[in-house]
Amino acid sequence: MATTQIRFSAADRREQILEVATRLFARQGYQGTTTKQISDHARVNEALVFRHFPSKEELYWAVIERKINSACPRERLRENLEIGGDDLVIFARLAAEILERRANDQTLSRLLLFSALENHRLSHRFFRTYVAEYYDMLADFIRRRIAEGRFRDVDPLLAARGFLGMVIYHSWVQELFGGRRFQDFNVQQVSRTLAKIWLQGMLAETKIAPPNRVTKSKNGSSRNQFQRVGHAARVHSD
Amino acid sequence: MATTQIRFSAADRREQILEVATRLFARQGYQGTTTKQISDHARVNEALVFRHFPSKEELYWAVIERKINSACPRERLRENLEIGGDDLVIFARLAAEILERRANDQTLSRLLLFSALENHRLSHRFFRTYVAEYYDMLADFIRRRIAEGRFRDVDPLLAARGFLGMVIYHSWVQELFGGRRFQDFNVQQVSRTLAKIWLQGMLAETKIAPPNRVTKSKNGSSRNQFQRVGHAARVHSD
DNA sequence: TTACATAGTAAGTGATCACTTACTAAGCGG
DNA sequence: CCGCTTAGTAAGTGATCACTTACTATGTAA
Repeated sequence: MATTQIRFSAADRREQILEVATRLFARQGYQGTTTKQISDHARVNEALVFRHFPSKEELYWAVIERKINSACPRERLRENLEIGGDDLVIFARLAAEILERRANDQTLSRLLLFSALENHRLSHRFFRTYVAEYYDMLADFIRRRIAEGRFRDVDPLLAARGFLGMVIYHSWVQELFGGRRFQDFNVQQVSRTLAKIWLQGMLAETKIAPPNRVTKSKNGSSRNQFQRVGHAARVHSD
Repeated sequence: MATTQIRFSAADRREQILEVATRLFARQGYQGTTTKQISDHARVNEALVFRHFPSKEELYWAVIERKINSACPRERLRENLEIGGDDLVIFARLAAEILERRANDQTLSRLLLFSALENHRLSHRFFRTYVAEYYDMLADFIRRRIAEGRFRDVDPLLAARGFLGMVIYHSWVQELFGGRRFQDFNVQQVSRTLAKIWLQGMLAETKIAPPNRVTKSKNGSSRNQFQRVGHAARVHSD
């Protein structure tokens, strides 16, 4: 009776619904989340959800749009690369940032994975704005190192994906399957170790290393194997 | 009606339903797949599905069980490690096998991902039998190499995850977001490149490099940024 | 206090969900 | 041919899905 009912402004309510929906979509996926669940968690009538968003799918899109805009990984990557320092420090810092961010907020990666799995069509834009440009940027950095002769001559995009694969896959395994089995992994230690492995693997073996030659005397057949893998690795533009 | 109606045996029908369900669950997830869809694709009445499987969830479990039993990655890994050869050959072959298997059959990885995302509880067993033991086996191999002094002294499980991360993440990006954009990545080249990066990153930098000789004796100066990491003196620290 | 725009709700809509009941029809040994 | 098991179906069940309609409650400007 005396419950002081608070009326949200439309903008506030919309934001609250978005927050709730983000949590639920990330946890259960699009198909696994009902609009009733969302309205219940937001403590409003289900109809109110449809006043703010014309359909469940539009709400889903708004959730994804909001996530994309809130965290801009490219800016962070750019800063990270521009701070500079030893390459090992750069890549370890990069890895640590990814691992920490994901440890603190699993919603983004879960949203991304769910959208990719559930609906190929919907996920493309998400991927493009969120992942592809990140790759391109890191690949550019690697390409410069290769041009300087400090990195071996491998496909920069593939190398970038290799590095991010180590890190992101690790965090995925942690959050998807991990539980307590792997919990004793320390972020700093993991990022340093992975960065070290990858970086040592990328370093040119000699100062004057001819790009396409690999000093590997044992087996002649493995010559020439590391030339660039298909130029083509352009990431976007359908 | 001259339609020669074929009556399946119970076992055959069960198997057919399992096949259809596997495809659909892998494509759309558990929540995204309806029992009506399954029965339609199997061209039977929906009730027949429930004659063979008591519930949708039981059917889902049977699908996963069947997938686990059909492909046993651990056996392949064991064979792969036992065939031997140069380490680079071993790891490149490992990577190639993973990439090829996934390119040919996305259902397993999609089932695994979906189950991990949709239902944490259900996925643990899937993960344990399918992924965890694979890790342990590869980690054991790496541990031996470390003991021999051929690999640097890093956490073997983390190193294993790093390698598989490169490879599996690559294939995930391919199949989840890639579409036709990345098709020009050649499996052989990708696997060799990634294996080479990882392996060079793992190799101990001692000059007494035994049987598997990837000697980089020419010039050590490009390694100065690594000084804290990989020297032979550090072999038994941790 | 009234007027009004709007935040919020109660109670639906038909469609579809997982699942069941009651039945028919095919095969097969005799 | 019969008798019996069993593959397969028609037609439901209540619950829940996304979404709507018609209404009430509330803050605010006059």
